[in-house]
Amino acid sequence: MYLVSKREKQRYFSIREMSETLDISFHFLTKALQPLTQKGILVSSRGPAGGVSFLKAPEEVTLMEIILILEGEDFFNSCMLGLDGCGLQRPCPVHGVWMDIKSILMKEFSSISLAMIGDKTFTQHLRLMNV
Amino acid sequence: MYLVSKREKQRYFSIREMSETLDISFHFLTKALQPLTQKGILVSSRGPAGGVSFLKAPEEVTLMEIILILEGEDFFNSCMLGLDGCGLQRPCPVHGVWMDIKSILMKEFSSISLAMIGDKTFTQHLRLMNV
DNA sequence: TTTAATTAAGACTTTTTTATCTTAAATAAG
DNA sequence: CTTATTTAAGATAAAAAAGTCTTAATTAAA
Ligand code: FES
Ligand code: FES
Repeated sequence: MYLVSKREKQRYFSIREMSETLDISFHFLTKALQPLTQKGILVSSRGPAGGVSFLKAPEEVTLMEIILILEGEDFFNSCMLGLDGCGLQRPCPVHGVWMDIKSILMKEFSSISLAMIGDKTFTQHLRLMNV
Repeated sequence: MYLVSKREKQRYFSIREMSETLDISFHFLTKALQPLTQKGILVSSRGPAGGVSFLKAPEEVTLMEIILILEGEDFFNSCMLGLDGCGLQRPCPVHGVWMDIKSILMKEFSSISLAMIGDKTFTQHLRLMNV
């Protein structure tokens, strides 16, 4: 959301500055952003005037993508009870329930872009931190 | 599900036996069942011929109840981003999304009883374990 | 070309969660 | 009443996750 608000293309935003603005540990934030960079959502640059910036336009990045990157690509493929393998071959008792809910969740998360949330965040002054 | 299958009322089922049937550590299973007993879903008896049994009929126990007991009573009241307090006073960027999804999840989980799942489990031979 | 600034990567530490073990309490049967 | 059996509760241990720190690599600017 912080980055979405900085709608300038073609420039990097310092993680240090972001961490101070959001009151998040610098090292923690750096680690948190790494998978997004690795998966091509962001692009980073080291050295002076370095930082991170969107590679994909936030209009094109869905919540679904972010969830899969942060929670693991098979977040929606695993058994709700934690059993090995989730599928019709050997369904567990809640498999049907989970499939129903899963499709709703995936549809919802896939329909929302970072830009959509970002816009709302800044027009409605939604909070990004506790204090 | 194991207990639901034992549709005899008025009798206790040994946790030891259950743990062997399901190939779950006895101590682990005992601990897992304790909150259900404490919250009045099950009733237990110590001593010879002791064990656990349903106190509430499985027809009257919803998945929602089980989730709240096992995951904590405010599982559906906390902020999706982990911020302190979730509510309209100080909503976070995904608050709206979360409220929408939450109501769907709660409705779904509240509409399903243990008996419903249990019946399906045993008519369709659904699995309760990995091997 | 050197230096300062900045992220990346991996090691390390701390915290939290999960699992196990030990002891206590309860109950039925002999 | 005593003993064997069984769950409860709490302590301990192990594993996993989260967070921090150190060092390396990259880059722009002087
Ligand atoms: S097998 Fe358990 S949710 Fe699919
Ligand atoms: S404030 Fe974050 S989900 Fe409600």
